[in-house]
Amino acid sequence: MKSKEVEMSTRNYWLFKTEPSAFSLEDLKGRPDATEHWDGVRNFQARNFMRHEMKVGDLGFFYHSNIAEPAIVGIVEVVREGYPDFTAFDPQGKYFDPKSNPEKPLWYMVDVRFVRELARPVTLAELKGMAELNGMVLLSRGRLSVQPVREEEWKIILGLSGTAEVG
DNA sequence: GCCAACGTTGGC
DNA sequence: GCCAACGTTGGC
Repeated sequence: MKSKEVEMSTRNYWLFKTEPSAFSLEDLKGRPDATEHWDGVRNFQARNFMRHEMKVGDLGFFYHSNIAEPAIVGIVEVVREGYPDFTAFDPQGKYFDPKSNPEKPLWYMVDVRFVRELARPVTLAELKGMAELNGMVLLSRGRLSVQPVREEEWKIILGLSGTAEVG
């Protein structure tokens, strides 16, 4: 049995990718409670992270993709653990998937809340330029839209951005 | 806008 | 179960 201290010190770090034209950090800030469900993920590996591995209190980088300067721009916190992505159930919705239904959901999501903007964005080009970061999933598995970040990577990037530690 | 990488689908 | 075709992602 793990001690309480060990459990409490355990926190995982993640990276959530989004095209700002579809959903940006500003959009997240504007949501009620600055919270939104991370719906529409239709990749099994990304789903599995959200379904089984993310815990309330985990932190994630908020990454803007598919723009001139892709970059990490903010920090979010997981505030609700994996639950069925109901956007898969709506035949009219763009995330509809007939293979998923409320009785047997195929896709899952978490809720994330805005924590803060980075003091300055850290661009993909910068990340690529740092030898200590060349193990990042972002660099080797560029298309994975929800992915783990190692604690060392988390700290290096926060340092780079001039942003204070969270929590 | 192009195209490489890669995940998914479907024929066999 | 293989693999070609296809669609999507995302950097450039």
